[in-house]
Amino acid sequence: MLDLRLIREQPDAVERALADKGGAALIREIVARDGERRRLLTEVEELKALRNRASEAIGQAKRRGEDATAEQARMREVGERIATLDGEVKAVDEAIQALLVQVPNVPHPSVPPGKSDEENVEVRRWGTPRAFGFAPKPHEELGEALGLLDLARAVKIAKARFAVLWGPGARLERALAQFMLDLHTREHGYTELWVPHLVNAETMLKTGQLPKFEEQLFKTVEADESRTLYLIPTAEVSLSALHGGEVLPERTLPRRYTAFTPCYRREAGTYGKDMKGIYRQHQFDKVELVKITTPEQSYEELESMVANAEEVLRRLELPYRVVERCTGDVGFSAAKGYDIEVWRPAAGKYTEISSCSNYADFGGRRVDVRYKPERGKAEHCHTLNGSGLAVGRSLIAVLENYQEADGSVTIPRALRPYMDGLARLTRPPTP
RNA sequence: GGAGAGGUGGCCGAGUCGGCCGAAGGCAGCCGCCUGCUAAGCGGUUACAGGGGCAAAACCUCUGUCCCGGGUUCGAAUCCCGGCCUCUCCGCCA
Repeated sequence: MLDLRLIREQPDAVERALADKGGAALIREIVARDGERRRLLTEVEELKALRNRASEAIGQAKRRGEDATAEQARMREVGERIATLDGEVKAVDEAIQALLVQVPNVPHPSVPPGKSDEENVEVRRWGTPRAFGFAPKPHEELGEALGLLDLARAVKIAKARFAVLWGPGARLERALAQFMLDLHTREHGYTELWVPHLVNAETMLKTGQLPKFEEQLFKTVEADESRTLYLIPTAEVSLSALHGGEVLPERTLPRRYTAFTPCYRREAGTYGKDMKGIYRQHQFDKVELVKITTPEQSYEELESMVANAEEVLRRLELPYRVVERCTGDVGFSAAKGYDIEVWRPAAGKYTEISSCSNYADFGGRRVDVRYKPERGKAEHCHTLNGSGLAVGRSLIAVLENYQEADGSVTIPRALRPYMDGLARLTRPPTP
């Protein structure tokens, strides 16, 4: 969430910045509520000061053996007034909080203006889409023909939007994940973490998943509802909540974390969309990247994070492009963000395979992660996250870009060490 | 699942017939002095958040915070109720 002080001191600037993103309408009300809160605080705190002084005096009088019943009665009334005002302060606090969590992050000045994803800006392209001497097939056809992908049985044991991978298909999924983790930990300076896949409601609140995206989350059913656990929709949830409430020494920043986890999403409201293949699934694997930085570091760390994700595609020799999101399309929590889109020959277009964002202090404030400079007061960290990459979508890209005329698929060179040297996936012999 | 113990400042740890406790003492850190050498001594100092004063910083002042929430009271770290968490033992278990 945004800093209440920023809204209080520069409401007009915040409103302007949110023009494309939405949420500007909330600013005026927050300012009004904030004024109300401070009036109440002044009043109640003066009464508390009065009560504290009087109680002190009553104590002394009693020790001297004097009667203080009159003063006690007077303070009882003051106490009642305080209780009333405390209740009002609490109510206003909650109202402000409820408004504040609805306000999106302010885009960085460098973000290109625009209303929707149509105005996103292509930043660069890498690689040249291969010229096929035949009509390239979509991954689901290739996968099923090669006996790697079994959607029918996944539907039988679960439901639509689930998949079963067989033999070399399952191995390829694991190879991709391990290749990515090795790259990020060995060459890009990330520390690998293994984290809970089920987290509590507080974690979901602090990472902005609740209440807004409740309908997108799978959750457990508990006799005591307050103990409900939620399946993570991304490892970002676990990784970014990790240091909640902590103050990190500045010299330990930036922190660079990566984790491989499954991700679970209900995909409510996407009926009929991307139903073919495994592009949009209820369960998919992802190697996530998260950084915690100082405010000075965060924008260059965003650039390097994007480069880290790109490097996966370069080593896999998959053509891609990088797109910067415009002010109207940059995520709710993000100050700036890029999407990486990989080439899909069958579809003849680039589709999203990674998204990297700088949440700036917005995320650090929400989960309450701060850092302590050598000199000076603790401040909220900047947090960043990105996919490095979505594994299932990487599998799609490999199958589609590396397919041959006979329906076989070449294994990218970078993955062969993870596939026991296997160079090619071929049609299994007919039984 | 059963039984018991406990949650106090960066750490350890006092504090339970309610007030003089934001909290003794120790450790650690910082500043200074002294001394002199593989370290000690002396003095001072060191929490966080919010409000007000101030253009702002410094600073001053007020409020809150001794796991969380509620209650009793003029007043609660201290009493009462509820919750959360941690630890130990038993049972079960990959």
